[in-house]
Amino acid sequence: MGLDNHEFEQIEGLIAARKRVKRQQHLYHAGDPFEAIYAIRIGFFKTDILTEDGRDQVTGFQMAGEILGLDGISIDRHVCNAVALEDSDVCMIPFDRLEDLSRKVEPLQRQFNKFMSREIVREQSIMMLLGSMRAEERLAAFLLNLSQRMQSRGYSASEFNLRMTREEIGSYLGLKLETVSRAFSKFQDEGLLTVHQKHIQILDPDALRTLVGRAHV
Amino acid sequence: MGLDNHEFEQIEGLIAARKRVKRQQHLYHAGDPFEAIYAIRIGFFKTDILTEDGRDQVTGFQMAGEILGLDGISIDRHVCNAVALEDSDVCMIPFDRLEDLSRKVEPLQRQFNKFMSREIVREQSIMMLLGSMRAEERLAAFLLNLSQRMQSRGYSASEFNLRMTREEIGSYLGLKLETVSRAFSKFQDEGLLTVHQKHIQILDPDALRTLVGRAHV
DNA sequence: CGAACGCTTGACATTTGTCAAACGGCGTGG
DNA sequence: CCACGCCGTTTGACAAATGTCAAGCGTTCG
Repeated sequence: MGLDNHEFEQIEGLIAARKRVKRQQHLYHAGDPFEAIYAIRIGFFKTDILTEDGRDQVTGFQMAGEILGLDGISIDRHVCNAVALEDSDVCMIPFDRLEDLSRKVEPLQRQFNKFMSREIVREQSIMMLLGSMRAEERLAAFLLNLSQRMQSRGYSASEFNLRMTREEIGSYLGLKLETVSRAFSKFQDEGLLTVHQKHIQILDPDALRTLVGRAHV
Repeated sequence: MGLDNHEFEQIEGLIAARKRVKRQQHLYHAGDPFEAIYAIRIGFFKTDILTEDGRDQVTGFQMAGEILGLDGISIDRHVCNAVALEDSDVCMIPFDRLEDLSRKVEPLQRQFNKFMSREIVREQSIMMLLGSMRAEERLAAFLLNLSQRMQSRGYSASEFNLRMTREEIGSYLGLKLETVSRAFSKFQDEGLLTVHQKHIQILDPDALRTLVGRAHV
């Protein structure tokens, strides 16, 4: 990334603080003062928002290598809750120090801006999913996305364990848990995948891709 | 904002380039190389994404004082189309110069980071809307949001003209234009507002707020 | 002045949600 | 170690919400 040794050491220092979060524990709560963003070293998280009127929605799932907390910058408070779905391990990156350092180290600044923008784009694709796909298309898109992220981290793209419940998947996809369950069963009946509880094996990824891509034709 | 004169002049210089965009013209297209972000001086825009398979979705509406183009940073190309819904006037802000300057001027860096984060939060609230609200609740939320933004720009909060069609509203809200139209008619029947084509007069904002807040109780 | 476009409304189809029942795996405590 | 109970899941029957298709109307703009 075009860093000299000194710059590299500074960034190393930045990410030194580590933190363990056990399954079902919160990394932060909505409303907490925003002080740091977090890079996931090991584990799996969900972020969700719970409104006063009882509306509750999962806004994302994050796995090792991904960043948590970028939404907090806007108002100096965390906007959502971050909950570990399995025992996890994160690097805490104090935000004021990150801002300072990114004024000095241009590649860091660029990288950070790209991270923020990527988050905006990611959310746009979810808006697309929620706004224009039907239940099975949503689930297919969700599975393909998960599969691709697993693969890019060196895991199998075709076989993995879900860390979240049907209800959490449904909340994320704007569906009820029964609808998610039915879609899984339908995919299995059609031979696109096998499901045993949380264990998923994708048998026909192309069929899933067709579902997502060819919708509404 | 704690700027000295020299800093202020530099920022002035940054936003000197102006550009007019006529109604229905594109400010940029998806796929265009990303070079600048845009601050809207006068006018009204929509952003949308059109996928190969014909899926089409409005991802946002932007009015004077708001920023366009933050999604392009991620991959150095614009991800969506930006189209003027009325004759408009924007400030072009070359992004590499903005990055340079924000390394020197801390308040600018902070402000820019907040803008990015605010965009992330804005999109989260749309995910919330698309994922957990019903048609009338979505339209109510949309109108209240528009109303509030009009007001914060010095216009009437209760009476304004929509710049977009029912179809564009529907696309944004994940609904068909007929559903949007029916929801407008229902609101009018119930005395919450009056509609004449694009002209909206909100009569009972509290009732709209109740719709949004109390849903699913 | 007319044609195109956007909007409204109706009748009906489809999708998804709701409610209910039952199953199965997993963990806990006897 | 086994039994029980809980939680998450699956499935069915039915209800509600939204989409689809079609017709007709009003505006607006060329």
